[in-house]
Amino acid sequence: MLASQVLAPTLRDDPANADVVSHRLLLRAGFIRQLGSGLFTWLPLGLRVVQNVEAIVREELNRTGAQEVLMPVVQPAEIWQESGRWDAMGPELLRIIDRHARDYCFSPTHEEVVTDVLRQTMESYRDLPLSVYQINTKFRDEIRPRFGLMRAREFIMKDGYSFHLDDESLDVTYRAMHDAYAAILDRIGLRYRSVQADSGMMGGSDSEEFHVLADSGEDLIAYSPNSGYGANVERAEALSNGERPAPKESLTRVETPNAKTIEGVSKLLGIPPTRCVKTLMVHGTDSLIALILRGDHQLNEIKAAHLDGVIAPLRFASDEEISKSLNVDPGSIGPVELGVPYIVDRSADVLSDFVCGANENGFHLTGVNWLRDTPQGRVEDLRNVEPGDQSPDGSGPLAFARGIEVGHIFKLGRKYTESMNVTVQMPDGDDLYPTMGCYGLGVSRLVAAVVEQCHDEKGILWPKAVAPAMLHIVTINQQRSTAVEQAASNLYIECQREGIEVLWDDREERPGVKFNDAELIGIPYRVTIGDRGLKQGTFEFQHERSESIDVRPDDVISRLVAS
RNA sequence: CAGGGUGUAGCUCAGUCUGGUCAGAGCGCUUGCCUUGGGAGCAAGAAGUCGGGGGUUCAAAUCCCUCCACCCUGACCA
Repeated sequence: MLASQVLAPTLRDDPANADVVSHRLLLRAGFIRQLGSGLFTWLPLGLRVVQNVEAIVREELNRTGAQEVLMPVVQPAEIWQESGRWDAMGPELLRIIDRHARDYCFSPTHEEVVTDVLRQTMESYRDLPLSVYQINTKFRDEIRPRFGLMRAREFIMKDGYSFHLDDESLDVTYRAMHDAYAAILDRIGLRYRSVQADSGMMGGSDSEEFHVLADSGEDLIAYSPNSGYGANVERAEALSNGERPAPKESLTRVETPNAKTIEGVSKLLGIPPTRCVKTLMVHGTDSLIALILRGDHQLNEIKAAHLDGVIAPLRFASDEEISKSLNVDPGSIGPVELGVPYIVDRSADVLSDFVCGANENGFHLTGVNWLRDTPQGRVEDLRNVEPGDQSPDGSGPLAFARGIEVGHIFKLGRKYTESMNVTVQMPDGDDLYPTMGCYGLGVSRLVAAVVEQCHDEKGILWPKAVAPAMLHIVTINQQRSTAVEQAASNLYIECQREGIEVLWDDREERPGVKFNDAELIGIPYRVTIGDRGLKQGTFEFQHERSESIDVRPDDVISRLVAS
């Protein structure tokens, strides 16, 4: 590539409206341009990175025995109605109407289509297991696209689907996908963790997410440094903190005027929040339900929404609803003689002599004890894990990190094969609904994640595996020195012969401009060719941001090949 | 969708409160000269329906109404 010809418009200033590192640097370095909210054009350098990532993904996926296919992105409503997701997906599904007034959507994911293909082609148990994947554009009408490529509406995704006769077979492919994802991220050279996850709208049982570690990540993950345990905090199991001590205090009603928060109550009574209990009111299937947590703990809304009797997604009761059904205002609620069912978090359950609302405005109770003063209630895991918590696998305290979710693998079960009536005939003549797995990997998000993890204050530092080129040739005064021009041209041709991708900055720019752009763009190796070095018969050779060394022109290729 | 912010030249922004030499700057771009190892200098130049529409006024980038777009905080997810 010649810099004078390639469309790589670098920007001197940081673009407005791009706070996130990857968004800012990809824009500045001329890799992408933005069309609208969550809509991006990949310019030549950016597209190369995308294609490099795709090549690695293909290799590792093919290695698992998965077969590449390509499915339509515009899909008729019928198959979505069949699976039930035409309604279930809600406004995230971008719906379109064709000239005959027929309903279509721009696909956010391809379970329906792949299932439809399978039912047309699959007849016998002999056809299974089958694993297919594609790399394709997805569209999700996100409530709020943000962070540039990290949460775009239109994005590139590798999505794979597998079909099996039984759970053991699904297990084999699921593990293979897990290993393939790990291999992909290893090859790119990223720091990442795979963690247990909530399966969200996909349904199904097991699911694991792959997170690229970065402070800008949207997700918080908890992991044990001493074992393989890791989980999204949405999902990480919170243990109770120890055993419940025996009651010592007697139940006392105290006046707490104007103390409506845990902080206010604990300050007023001189009791730490860890000895208080908070009572949150949510909608249940039959009535309001109280969720009871230790004062300093955070409710995990996803865990709560999964509980029987609780409406999903979680809906908090309004102040009016609370006052109406409990005859007490929020801020003075507690489990003692509450009048509606309550669910107690494990860590609240092991408290004794605690403080809670008295269900009377302006009053709290101290010295409250389960069983003695109020029924123990149903005990569940309701809270977020936090620093200091023990890993649920008993391997010691949890550590926390922020992550960018780039991949998610699911065991789906028979949800789609049953709803869309896909069967194969078994040896005994009976029909069987295959079980299914699905495996997503966000290719364009992965590119952003690479930048989030691989950059410094000057620009991007592409890992070799995905860099838009291996070598950046920077010529000094090329337009006035035929020696420089000739030396660069020779190296450029030699690289092409060796199959080394190279970007030659042949523009008529001053050296400072070229150096700054080179650092922004972040190609791993840089060779600077100027008359100064040429007098000694050397080029300057530089890896990433390291000090440059003088090398003989003949050595450049061998160094690159060796790297 | 709720809350907050922004919209003026290709890019980054000033000007808006207090209406009237306010159509501006820097960078970039074009031409010429000069310079050539870390975003040079000089000179000349091109470039904007001031997000759109409506209104108030003798007069609107500036005040009012309305719509739109983009960004940030929350629910969603690869």
